[in-house]
Amino acid sequence: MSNGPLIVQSDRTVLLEVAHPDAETARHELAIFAELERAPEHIHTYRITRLGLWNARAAGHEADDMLATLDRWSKFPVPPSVSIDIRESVNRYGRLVIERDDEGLLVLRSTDAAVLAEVTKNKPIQPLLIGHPAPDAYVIDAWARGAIKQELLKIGWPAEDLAGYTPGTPHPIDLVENGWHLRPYQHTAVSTFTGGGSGVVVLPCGAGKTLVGAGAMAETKTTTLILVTNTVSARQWRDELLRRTTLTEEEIGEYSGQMKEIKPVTIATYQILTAKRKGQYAHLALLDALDWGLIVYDEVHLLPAPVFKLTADLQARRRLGLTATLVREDGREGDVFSLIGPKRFDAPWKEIESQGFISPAVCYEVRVDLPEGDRLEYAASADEDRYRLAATAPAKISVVRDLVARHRGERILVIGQYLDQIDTLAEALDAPKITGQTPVDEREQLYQAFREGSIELLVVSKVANFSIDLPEASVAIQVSGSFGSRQEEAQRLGRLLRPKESGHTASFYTLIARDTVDQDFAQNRQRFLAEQGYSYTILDADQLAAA
DNA sequence: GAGTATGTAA
DNA sequence: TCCCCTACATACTC
Repeated sequence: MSNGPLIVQSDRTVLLEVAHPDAETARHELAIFAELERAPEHIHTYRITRLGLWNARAAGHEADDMLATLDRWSKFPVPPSVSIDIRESVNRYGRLVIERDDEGLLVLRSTDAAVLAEVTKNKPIQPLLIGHPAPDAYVIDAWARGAIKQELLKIGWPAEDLAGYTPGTPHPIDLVENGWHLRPYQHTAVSTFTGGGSGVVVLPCGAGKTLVGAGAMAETKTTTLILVTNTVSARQWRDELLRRTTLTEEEIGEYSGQMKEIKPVTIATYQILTAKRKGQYAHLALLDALDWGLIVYDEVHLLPAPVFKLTADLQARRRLGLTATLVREDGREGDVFSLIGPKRFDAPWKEIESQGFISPAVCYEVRVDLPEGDRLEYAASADEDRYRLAATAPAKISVVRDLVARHRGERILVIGQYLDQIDTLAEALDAPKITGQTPVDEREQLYQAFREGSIELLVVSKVANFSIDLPEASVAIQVSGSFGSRQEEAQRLGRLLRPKESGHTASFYTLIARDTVDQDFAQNRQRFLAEQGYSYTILDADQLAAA
């Protein structure tokens, strides 16, 4: 404790001085248990939340480690109230345990009689308990394993679930490591997951989440249901599994709108699980179609709310969540924690980057002025028109032109959200464009040409968010985004983070109209990136033109 | 059936 | 606040 980069405040927020020489090291240690809340230029704000502490605890970090981090990097003494609070919160995890008794019944057990008395008195929890065979144990209704974990988390006493899992139907699966191997961090992720049985692995885009899934499958060797966000991702999983494991085409099925195959390894979309007919979930049978021993949730931060409900009933099956971020826009992180499982592994992006597995990226925010006439119109506009006016500021076109010129020779993506803006840009830059209206085969052709390099500049709409990988892109220019969704930001940056042969540093530009809602939304977006250790540099459009 | 067009949900 | 995109279901054509 002396002149460190952190200030720990008694309201459980932690300020990080970005320019401090130890800032990056401190940030990595802090990010284990604190969440980034605001990331303006000089001082970043982290918040220590219970959920963050419990996730850290479940990943094997002790309260002493966390307190040591704060003490080591703090400029002033850590307020005693915060230290005490952290210790108490961390120690709340694991005080309650869900396990099987000798007869195979599901029981809630605690050596702490007071805690047990408190939680079992709770209104929503009481009806889930159907017996009290011993002073330290209550029998839980067999179907309520998920529900009780949700309720316990809500009242601040998360239970550690040690009740085990159904083995599922065994199925031989092995990795085929010919000429490649799981990377060390992937190995660690797989083994911590299989040790814990259920939980979430957090890895940045491009760090090989699919291989962690494949590794987990090769460890558990059982029939597996893989849930993904869209059909493109389903195909990618399928191809990757065929390439990296002993699984053959006959053993991998796709269960989607187009195909309804059920095989020992089945890949399904979230959408099909949530599809309803006559008010009933139409494809629930999929969840019991085979005796799944493992369920993989790809992009668990995008899990639709109804799937949580279904997952509450699947607590006896092993669950692996994969994601680049645990942050959800809807605040259901707690459901991920109690229903999928706690975080088992988390690799900071910067660390993987420094090991050379994904290429480094630099982020810039470029501020442009609205023209005088538009400023008046902006001021007079209703809120709903303002965003569009700011996002489509004409000055952005010349900035894009400058940036494109500056990165000549690299593969460049220009990303926008409004179709007419995309039309204008494509025309101004004389570049091909891809929108939702572009027919699928034309899209494929353009993507292919971009990958091969015969096209170096592509203007795209939101299609690019969820569709195919464009690993060759090393520059992205975001002209307009939507309402500051961090997910979207992550997706877009993820496009640039694949390891590249060229060794180019990837650049990510966000164009912002000064003094508008545009700027407010942008701040929200930055947050996510700063959390992963990226710095945002703010540039002025005029400076840029001069440089 | 396979392929296409249209509507709906999130 | 709306815009954009995707996936699914259904109805229709050949």
